[in-house]
Amino acid sequence: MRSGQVTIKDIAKELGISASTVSRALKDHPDISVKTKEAVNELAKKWHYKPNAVALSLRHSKTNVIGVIIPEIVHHFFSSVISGIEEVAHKAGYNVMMFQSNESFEREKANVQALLSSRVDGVLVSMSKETKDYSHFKELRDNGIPIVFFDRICNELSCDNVIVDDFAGAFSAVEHLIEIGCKRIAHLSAPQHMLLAQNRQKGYKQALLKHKVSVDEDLIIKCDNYEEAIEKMPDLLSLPEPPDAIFAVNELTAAGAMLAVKKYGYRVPEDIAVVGFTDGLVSRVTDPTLTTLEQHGYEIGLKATNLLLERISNDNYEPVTKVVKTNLIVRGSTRK
Amino acid sequence: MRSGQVTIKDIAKELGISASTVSRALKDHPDISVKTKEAVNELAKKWHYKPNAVALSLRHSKTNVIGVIIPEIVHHFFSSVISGIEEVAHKAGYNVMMFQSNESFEREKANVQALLSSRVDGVLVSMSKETKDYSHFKELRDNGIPIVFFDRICNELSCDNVIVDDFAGAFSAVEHLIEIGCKRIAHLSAPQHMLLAQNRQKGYKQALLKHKVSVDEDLIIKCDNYEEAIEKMPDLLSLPEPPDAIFAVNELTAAGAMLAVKKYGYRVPEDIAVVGFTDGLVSRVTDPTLTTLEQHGYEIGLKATNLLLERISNDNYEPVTKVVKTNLIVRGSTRK
DNA sequence: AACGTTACCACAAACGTTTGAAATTGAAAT
DNA sequence: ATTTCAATTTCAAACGTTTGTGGTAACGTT
Repeated sequence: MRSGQVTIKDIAKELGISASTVSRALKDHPDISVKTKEAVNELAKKWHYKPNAVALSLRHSKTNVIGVIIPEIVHHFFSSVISGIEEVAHKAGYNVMMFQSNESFEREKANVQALLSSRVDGVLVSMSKETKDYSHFKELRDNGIPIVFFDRICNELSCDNVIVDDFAGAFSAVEHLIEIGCKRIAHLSAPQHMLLAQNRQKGYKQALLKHKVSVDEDLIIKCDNYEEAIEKMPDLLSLPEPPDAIFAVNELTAAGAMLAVKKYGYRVPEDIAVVGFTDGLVSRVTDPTLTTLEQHGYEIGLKATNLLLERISNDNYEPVTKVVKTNLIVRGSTRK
Repeated sequence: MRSGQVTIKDIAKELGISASTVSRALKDHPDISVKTKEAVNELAKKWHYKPNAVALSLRHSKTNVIGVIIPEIVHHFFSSVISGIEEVAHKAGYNVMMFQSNESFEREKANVQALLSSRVDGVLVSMSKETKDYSHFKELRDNGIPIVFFDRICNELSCDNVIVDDFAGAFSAVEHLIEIGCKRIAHLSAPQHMLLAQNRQKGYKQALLKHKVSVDEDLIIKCDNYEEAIEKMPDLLSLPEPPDAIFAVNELTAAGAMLAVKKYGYRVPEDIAVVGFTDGLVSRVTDPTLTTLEQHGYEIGLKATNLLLERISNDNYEPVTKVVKTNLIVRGSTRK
């Protein structure tokens, strides 16, 4: 019995023909006689021959693998994106290699090294929160490996990008809060070196400006996860003039904030209204349910992967940035 | 300039030595002179040489890649598992190739074919709900590719498994409900061809039996997701003797059931108590918060991957089944 | 009988790396 | 001057596949 999986050589030896003939027979090449083809195909089927992707990769200098680096897969947004990526990739015959940075710069660099070694055909990246140096991504590009950034993008590298319209989303969320009568709207924000966070904050401020609500810097704090929200909300609530609304940079932060608000004896939305960014399951099961900006993770995954596949097959066009529109889903937390 | 990434050949040519010398120099082989080693290492560093993993895989018949097939990555449980898998795999120098079955048998089969072609060193699987035929997994094994099942395991194939203690978990959940005074406990269950569903149902029945509560088959319905819960709960609630507690096979189903219960005018937990299986974010943000059985996804990922790596390096021991204990987290939905 | 076609197939090189074996050095020992 | 030996290096094959080129047999055409 053979060891390992069946190869073309095994088939060739069994039939007393050359490997190249087997190869061509399997590809229905016109040079090969019908009789030989039949014999080859029959045996290939009988022995469950599967082409060795590794050998093919080496031969063609193409792995048909795309790499994905995301901060943390356990977030609903990122797992939705992966789902979209997987969908498009497999339909196009690509496999997906998954890496988490866990929000660590060092780990992100290590991931890139692994991708370089693996000779992936392209890479999809959402950067870690720590990342401020982009040389590892530059190295990928210098080696001819295309990158598409999504959500947490990098605008110093002229790559393709897929993002949600952070500015417009934030703007519409805050405008919505103003329209239902809120005057002192707090913003729980992510670190400002992240483009995404900048744009959301800009949208927030712009909406205030448009409606002639003054910007109070005390109402803008860095706070971008559940635990931090629970921890920091008391400070906000014990201000001389506490906020009457909260716009959080993501869903879990919003949920945490809402919890803290309720614990403090305020009612949501009557006393304090809450809006979050990001779509997930959480918004639908909180009490009250949470008004959020849908972030369309799955769609982002689809678009990013399509962009990458195009870029892999043809690299002579200018970088593209695709913007996916967010839409505000009004739920209980802002329905007064 | 060279096209593509730097190879050993490029270095050899530049230094006027042979490829084999370069290879040995990079590995600090004693046959190679210090002078040569220095020259090679210097140039390798300067040119950012990265070993070509594809060539290595072909040479060694080992890819250092493990495949993962899960039903749907967007579920918190599965993404936690992946996170654990990724952790162990990358520490051990393995890369992770990700596949979703989307609960489709056909897709699962296609995934297995892709894994066979990719010559992965091992596979981690949680089966789709549709899967009742295991020949595709058998084919993997026949080709010497070890499989470790987790959560949705397959007991017809004598592979390594990692599961939570579904029986004991369900038992303790139902016992908890009985202890707080519930008499008519409904069970929202998954399809019974799944071992996991069988064991949870057995635990449910056993707990009733122990406490001399009679089993009413009308209170056991197939219902294992959010939408289905919303849809089917009214039937349960309009029974002549409606339930006073619900034990759901997973978290989202429990959340959906709770929503339906509240909509029907019952109070949770006073009129109807609710317990769910699976740990996730959802349980912490519902109102009331949800009593659940922690499922330790991350830990399952760690254990399953460790098992797989052992199995890859040494295949001469009997299949192992590791059981991860669940623990009941009592929250508002059962705190009368 | 000589030639040209056609149909079919095998050979060999290549992708990048490793590795056993053989070859080449130079120096020391006889 | 020849041999011996160790140190260092090259050669060649292999992993599984593809693919350009070349070869051979059988046939028909002049």
